[in-house]
Amino acid sequence: MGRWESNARGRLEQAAMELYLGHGFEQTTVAEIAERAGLTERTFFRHFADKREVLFGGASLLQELIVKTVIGAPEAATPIEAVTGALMTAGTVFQKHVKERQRVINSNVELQARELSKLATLASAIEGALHQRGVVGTTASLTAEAGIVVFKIAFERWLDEPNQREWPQLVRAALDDFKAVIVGR
Amino acid sequence: MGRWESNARGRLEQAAMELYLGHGFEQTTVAEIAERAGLTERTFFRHFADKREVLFGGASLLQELIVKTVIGAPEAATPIEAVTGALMTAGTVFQKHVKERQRVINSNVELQARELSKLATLASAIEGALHQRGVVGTTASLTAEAGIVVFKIAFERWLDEPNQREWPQLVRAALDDFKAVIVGR
DNA sequence: GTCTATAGTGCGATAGAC
DNA sequence: GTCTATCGCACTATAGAC
Repeated sequence: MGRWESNARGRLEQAAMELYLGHGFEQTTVAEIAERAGLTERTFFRHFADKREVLFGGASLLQELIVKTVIGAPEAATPIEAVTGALMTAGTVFQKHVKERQRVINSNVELQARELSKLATLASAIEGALHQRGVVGTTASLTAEAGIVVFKIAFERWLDEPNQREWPQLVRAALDDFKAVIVGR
Repeated sequence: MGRWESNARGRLEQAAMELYLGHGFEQTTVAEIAERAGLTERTFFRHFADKREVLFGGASLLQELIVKTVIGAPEAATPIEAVTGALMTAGTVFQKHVKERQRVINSNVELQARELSKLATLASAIEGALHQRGVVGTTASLTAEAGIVVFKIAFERWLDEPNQREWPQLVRAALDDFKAVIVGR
């Protein structure tokens, strides 16, 4: 454990969120975050590569779950079915403060870029999972890209119209709409 | 015009590319770029918001062309046809050093994030162009997202297998493959 | 065009867990 | 003793303010 109190990482995340929401992301300095968490700047950078990364701690959890579910999907499932099925399970790991987090991200282009970067990583991970299912050629990467778009659409709608539709239904609807659009309407 | 030589922006772009390719993006400082271009750091930042932005100068040109072509597409064209049609014309504005540029971008995650960010901006612009065509509801944004994926796939293949297929054919093939995948193989 | 704040790094010292 | 988390300090580069 740490030198004094435990869960330094959690405290840093908490402090950062509060300050980002209060003064805005750009106006918040790492020194402020560290101070509020009762730590030093140097310690902040031990836990997070940069100021932006604090907001993306849950991404790997989400990714792991999706990858596992893709791999474990029924053998009969087509690639796109396996992926969208996995996306439907992802709703279970959404955190409490998703909405506040998204407000912060949407306020800053660098953060938006980081978010897209994380989604690109997720796409690669899904592609790998599909390879493990025996999907060959470019089908894996194409399906993964399609999955990311479906996720983005469903997530956007989930934020806009909360609790009106359940997450799995939103994923299903996003896929259907996307299908309609790409076939040419 | 500058005080001595002209085309400061162009010289900065040139110098940056050479250094990014030589020492790597991260190892190159803005001071070095400015010096090589015979200018000061301050001048660099008057032309480019940051070190990354030098690599994305052509993006707005590409975007303008695509938007115009989407708006000017035949009335009978479906949204996805209008967009992919516009993407096909985009091949005409690809620069000489696309490949080197892409090598630099692929070597650095921040640059990759910036690239994704630019594509997201392009998606918004395409969405706006579709609205001008009278496309309503979520169809515009869904079609724009689909268009971006098609562009990404086609571009990736264009880099991998240069001159084997023409750009418009690559766009067409990417759309067809994408269609096949999303319908369920 | 200069001056300054902040992000982010490198390295050595120290405090505690085991 | 080893190992790891934290700190402190000095440093560079970026970016923005003046």
